[in-house]
Amino acid sequence: MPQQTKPIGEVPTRLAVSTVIFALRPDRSGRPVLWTPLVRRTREPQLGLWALPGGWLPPAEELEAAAARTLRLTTGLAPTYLEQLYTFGEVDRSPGARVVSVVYWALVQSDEAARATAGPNVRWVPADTLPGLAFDHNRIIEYALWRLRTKVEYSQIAHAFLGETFTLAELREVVEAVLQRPLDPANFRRTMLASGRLRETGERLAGARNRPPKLYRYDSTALAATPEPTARTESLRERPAS
Amino acid sequence: MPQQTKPIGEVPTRLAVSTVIFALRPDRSGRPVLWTPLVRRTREPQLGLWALPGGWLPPAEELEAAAARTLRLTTGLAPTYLEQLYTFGEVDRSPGARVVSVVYWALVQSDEAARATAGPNVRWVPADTLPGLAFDHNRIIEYALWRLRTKVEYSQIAHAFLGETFTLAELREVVEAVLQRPLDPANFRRTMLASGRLRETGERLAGARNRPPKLYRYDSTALAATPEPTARTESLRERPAS
DNA sequence: TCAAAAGTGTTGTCACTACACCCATGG
DNA sequence: CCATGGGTGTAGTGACAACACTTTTGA
Repeated sequence: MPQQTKPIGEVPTRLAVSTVIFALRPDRSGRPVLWTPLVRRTREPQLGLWALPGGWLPPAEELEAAAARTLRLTTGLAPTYLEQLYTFGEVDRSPGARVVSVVYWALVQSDEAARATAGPNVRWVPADTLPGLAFDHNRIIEYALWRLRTKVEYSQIAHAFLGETFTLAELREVVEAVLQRPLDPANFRRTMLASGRLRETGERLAGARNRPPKLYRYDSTALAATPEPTARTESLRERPAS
Repeated sequence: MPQQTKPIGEVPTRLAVSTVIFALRPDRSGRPVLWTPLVRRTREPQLGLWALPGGWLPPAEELEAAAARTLRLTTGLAPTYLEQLYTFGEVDRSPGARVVSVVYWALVQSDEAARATAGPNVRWVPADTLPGLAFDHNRIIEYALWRLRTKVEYSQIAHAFLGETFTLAELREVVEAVLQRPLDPANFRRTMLASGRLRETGERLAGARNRPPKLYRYDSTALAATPEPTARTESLRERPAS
């Protein structure tokens, strides 16, 4: 907020919004792993390198809306989870200009991600084996990955990778893919149910040659211990992807 | 990062850095409570209202350095803890212009805060009973308070309010003041020592009419479980305040 | 009837709480 | 010698890990 006023220089600091997007996709062995979409830079600096989707902040657009828009432009998807990650502003992070980037991170549904747009300038890569990216974007994605993994441990965000309803095995498979470690099905079940945020739909998922598991739905209205003040409680799901 | 390029409008978005500063000061009953310094706005908009210390981001200054500088300008102090809080950028948060504020939060030593500069345009207020502030600064301080309180529960930051060495009773008094709830001295002692981040100095604090307690020093080099990737491990203490 | 996964029971460990109790010092 | 905090011992509780076990389905 304006406390001391300085004239804006000829080369002002510019403000960008970027988004780290995560989805689960099966690797060659069929097990789901984290993937993230990148865009190819079509102008200097760093022309031709792969980078995070993003762009300059339009003066009349909210930060989160800008993040959701670039996400939609690059993937054709609407996020099921979207949260501010961090603001990166090192003086020398972009050659030639001072760029401050407000970075968001997002989760999108895995089945939607499968039919996401891809083209010569959009490429999905495994989040754990990144190529060399433009600017400081490797570091940013690594930080977002760390945040996703720590948050999955204490929070209920794994459901954002799934559809409206899901079985506990599906949910566990998601968490295992994010944490890269197997979990005890019995204990996972109890921990999830004890959280009070899952509601039975009354349905079961038949068809497999085993006992049909119950289908659950995530209940965002259930009492949270202490939600973060910056978190929205409304679902992002209902937004039209238009 | 430049992905799509838009011409900078006549009224560009401006980037500010603000800092929420916390120190412990005794209230009238002598018990320490959280205080935060505010500055009076000397120009429109919101002229005359109290606001967070901050200012426009100089093009050649790091975000964190800008936060430390405004902190030094308003309090004359160097922070013992400084961390990015959040970036607030709602389109309508500042009347007349689009202002995006990267907000930091800081802790300063309580005894230094006692002799901090204050004047007609700088005022310290109890952090829990704020007056009506300019812009969205009430909300920002409340979020910083929430972050301080949650972080004190799982992290070792309380020592940042104290000097180089301290007793466990002093440290506990700090945590009690932040959390606004008494703690069991025996359990607090064990939890702190089990963290592995306190080192005995070998000294004791004599003079009181009780058994002299040991003095401890915070050890930032001790193995942390998993430090946040954005956190610096070096101490902020050593920096000259000049 | 069998493979496979759903779902339940049981035990051990560990962190944390509550609180009784002993220790060392200055007055 | 006693008030005052420093510091230790110990039992209870609740969350979680490990793993044996029963249940229910499709083939």
